[in-house]
This record gives sequence, C-alpha cells and structure tokens, in this order.
Amino acid sequence: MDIIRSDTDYALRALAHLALHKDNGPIAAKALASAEDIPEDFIYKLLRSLTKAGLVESYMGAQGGFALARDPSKVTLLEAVEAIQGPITVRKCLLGKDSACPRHQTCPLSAKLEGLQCAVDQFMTKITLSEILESLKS
Amino acid sequence: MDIIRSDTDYALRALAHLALHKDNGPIAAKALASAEDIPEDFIYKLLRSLTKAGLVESYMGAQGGFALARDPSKVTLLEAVEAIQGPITVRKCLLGKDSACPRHQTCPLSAKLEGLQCAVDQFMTKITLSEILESLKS
DNA sequence: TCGATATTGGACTAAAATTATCCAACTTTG
DNA sequence: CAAAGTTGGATAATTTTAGTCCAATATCGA
Repeated sequence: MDIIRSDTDYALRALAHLALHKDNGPIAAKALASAEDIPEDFIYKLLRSLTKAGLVESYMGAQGGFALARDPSKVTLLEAVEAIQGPITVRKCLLGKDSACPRHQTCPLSAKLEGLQCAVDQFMTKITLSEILESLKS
Repeated sequence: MDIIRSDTDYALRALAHLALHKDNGPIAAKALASAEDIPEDFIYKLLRSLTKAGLVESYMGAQGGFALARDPSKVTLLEAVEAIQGPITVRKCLLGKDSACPRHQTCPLSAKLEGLQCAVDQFMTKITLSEILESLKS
C-alpha cells in the first residue's frame, strides 16, 4: 500500500511546477496538466483542493490560472499531502476524537504506534517544497 | 488513510493473544476470534497469511490450532504488518523493481521520500511483539 | 475405524475508496 | 459580447478492502 496516493502525487507535481514558474504569472490548469502528465479533467479537482487548503491561489477568467499562495519554502510536504488525502494516520483510533475503539485505553498497540505517527508527521513537516526543488537543480 | 489496515489490526491482536498464551498449547481459530472480537470466518484467512509468513505455526485436526512460531521478542511489527498487507511503500516508484515511473530518475520527490521510507521501516522493525505486550502489564 | 474437531484453499460477494470523466454555471479579460 | 478560464457537483469505472461460504483434508481420541 502506498502512503502517498497517486492523486496526491499529481498534486505534488503540480505544486512543483507552480513553484518553478512562480514568476511567470498564473498558469492555466490545462497547461499544467499537459506539462506534468496529469489527466486534464482531473487536475481541476486537485487544484480546487489545493486552493481550498490555501496552498494555491486561483484567478478566474481569461488569462487566469493558478499560482502558489506563498513562497515554496513555506509549503511543507505534510500540508500538501493532507490537502489532498486528508491526515495520514497510522491507525484511526490514534486520532483520539471519534476514537470509537472501545479497546483504546488498554490497547498495547496504540502506545507504540503513537511514536510512529509522530515520526511520520515530523518528517513530512520538515520537508518543504523548495527543498524538493533543490534536488532538481543538481 | 490508515497505514495499518483493519485486517492487519485484527492480525496484530491475534498475535498478541497467541504471545500471551504461548505456553498453553495451540489455540483454535474459533477461540481466538471470540476472545479478540475478530469475525470468525475472517480470522482463518488472516491466520493462514501469518502461517505462510512463518510467524505462526498451525496444527491441524482435533485439539489443533495456532501457536507463535518463535519467541515474541523475535517478531517485529514490520514482519507482522507485511505478512498481511504486503510492504508499506511511501510511493510505489520507490520500490525500484517495477519502477514503471519514467520520471523516476529525475524525480525530485523520490530523493526526499526515500528518507521517509527508511524511517518508517526502521521504526517498525524496532518494535517487537514482546515490547507491545509489555505496555499491557503496566 | 469412525466421528468429532480443526485447518486449508479457493471461490464468491458486498461495500467502500480511488481515480477519474463530464457538463452546466459563473467570472474575467480584451 | 466572445473567448479563455475556473467552480461545483453529478456520475461512472476500477480497484481495494473486508467479509462470507463451502468442500476438502488432517488429526485426535474413543
């Protein structure tokens, strides 16, 4: 199983593209799709999610398109991933909230898995969009 | 999305149960299922996977059942999880093998994600079944 | 040896999530 | 006003997950 789904992968590519061309004004979804091999009809849905999440800004109308809402160094991998596929949980019951699991309190697994949850979140928070781009240059 | 699926969760509970009662001889699937709230018809499938993976030994016939194949301290969380849901990959293209992704070589994401992959694997290898049980005692 | 107790293996199904596709409505630019 | 573009939602195809069922096989004990 993949932790990062393919729609999220598309979105990350789109973000990287926007970051690379951030000084050229908004980029139309159509152009983005063809540049990054993303199904054209699908990218609208992804871009809308990214917009809702505040990672991207949209400009309607002719000459419109999409642009990053902030500097690439301020966009974390975790944010981007969660914008598309929601929070990555090791196991739902760890979310606490609607921890419908009646075993949670005494569950020996929960204790250990919380550590993994932290590690994953921290790791993905540390990586920024600009860092991802850097490995492109070299 | 959960990294650990619910069938895997069932399997982990089953393993924990077997570990706790490892000196009482083989435990029948039926008994295991009712003790751990696992659908009875489903547990056979899980136990077979665990048996195939070499984590559990099965004893056919009357008075038969299942028992851990090794000491709980020799069973890692990663093994158990992979026995049920296969390898956990951050992203398929990282597997290298059938890395059908034509972008892999130049993909700026891959480089970063490999680190996450390592972190997850290492974390799950460090945790053993006996460690999981310890948090039960306290 | 027979019958009861178990596992084995695989076919089958139901439900949910993922991965799209399509289209009518709306907005902006020129 | 027309062209270029986004918005939002309905719908559909595919895959994965989760679960069910049953006939075949193996072993124990009387």
